[in-house]
Amino acid sequence: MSEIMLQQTPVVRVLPVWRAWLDRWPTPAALAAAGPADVVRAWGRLGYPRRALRLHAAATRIAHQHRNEVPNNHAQLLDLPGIGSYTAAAVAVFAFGQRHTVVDTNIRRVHARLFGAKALPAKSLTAAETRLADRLMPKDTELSVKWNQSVMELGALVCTARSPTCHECPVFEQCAWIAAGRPEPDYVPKGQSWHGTDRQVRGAMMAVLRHSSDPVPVSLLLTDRSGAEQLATRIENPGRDSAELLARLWSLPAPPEQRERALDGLVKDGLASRRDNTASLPD
DNA sequence: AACCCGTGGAC
DNA sequence: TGTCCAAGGGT
Repeated sequence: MSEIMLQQTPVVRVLPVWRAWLDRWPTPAALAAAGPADVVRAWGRLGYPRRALRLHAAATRIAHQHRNEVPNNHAQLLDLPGIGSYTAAAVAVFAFGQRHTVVDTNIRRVHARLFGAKALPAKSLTAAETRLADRLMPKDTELSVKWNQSVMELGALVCTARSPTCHECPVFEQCAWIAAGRPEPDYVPKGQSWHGTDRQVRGAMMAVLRHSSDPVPVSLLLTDRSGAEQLATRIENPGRDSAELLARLWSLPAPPEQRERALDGLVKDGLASRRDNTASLPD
């Protein structure tokens, strides 16, 4: 549960939600018994809400096909929805104490600097990076678990993406990147655009749907600020928060086609259901 | 390989 | 203010 929540979301934001989920759904079967709408609402603003659906789907599979116990087998973990190479290894290693090669963004960055003399790892995970991580890992199982944890922590706390604190790095003396004079990155990372994107529209729509207990007229989701006034009378009991969330959605600089596309995308991803000219969280 | 998918804190 | 980026996965 925590590993899926931690995919691209910082620990400090995951912690309170994770605790609440454990309290509310202590077992895979308990989570499986919940409806996707409740799951998406409980996900709140962790971001990438499709992860909530995948976690729910994984819990369902675990409940029904694995006797309500999280498999301790790497291949079986990898087969679950929302669990890729990193998460499967992380669970096998950190939950079950097994020896597997863990390669996350922190480990990739540490290795890129320490051994590659690069400021940043490759744009996407390469086979060479996995081979290197595998080769560096201690043979002893217990030690390999600590190794994976340690390298990850080093990247998360010291060898950070921006302004690493090299003066407190335990392997400063052996760092190839330091030896090379801390050269700049050889490429410019493609920043995740946000303003004006479908994602921004989807996010605003999801905020409205999460907050609304009743189906939302599609026209309210698809209109913009110019059309909002004539529709305002259709909001029967908007509530203060709903009105604010709708206002935020309407104020986005998104043309009608983009709003349609965003809603269709949500439906396609199973994050929203649409019928009778209304939209709501998935059934 | 390249691209898509949310959200908010730090700088 | 705007940019960066975070314990990735799926297509």
